[in-house]
Amino acid sequence: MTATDIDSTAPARERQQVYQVIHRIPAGRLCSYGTVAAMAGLPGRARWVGRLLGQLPDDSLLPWFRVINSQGKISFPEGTENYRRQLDKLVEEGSAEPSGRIFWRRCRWPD
DNA sequence: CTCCTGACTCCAC
DNA sequence: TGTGGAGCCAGGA
Repeated sequence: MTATDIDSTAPARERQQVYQVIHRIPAGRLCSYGTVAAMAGLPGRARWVGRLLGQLPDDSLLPWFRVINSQGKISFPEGTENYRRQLDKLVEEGSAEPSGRIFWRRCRWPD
């Protein structure tokens, strides 16, 4: 293992930590980017988590849609494809209404 | 409730 | 090597 290898393996480990946390979010519950980052042992790196989720494959089994911003809103511009996909999922689980209203306070995780 | 600001990190040019 | 934008956050008006 050379010094340059460390640079590529360390972030990979941090990614797994983040995936692990998101995988732990129960159905019908919600979590913020900042909280996910903190629980993964990466405080202050909420934006990095957001960037990470943006790179997830379309067929990922990870419940990425249960992650929203700290204001209880979907971070995509309203009307975009991603916004729709995420909202539909949340509606399916009963944590949001088709109108776009999200039950952030009620579904927040962990309590 | 909404809009604005300052602070912080990561990545693509 | 420097700079600016991004799926953020907290606080205040």
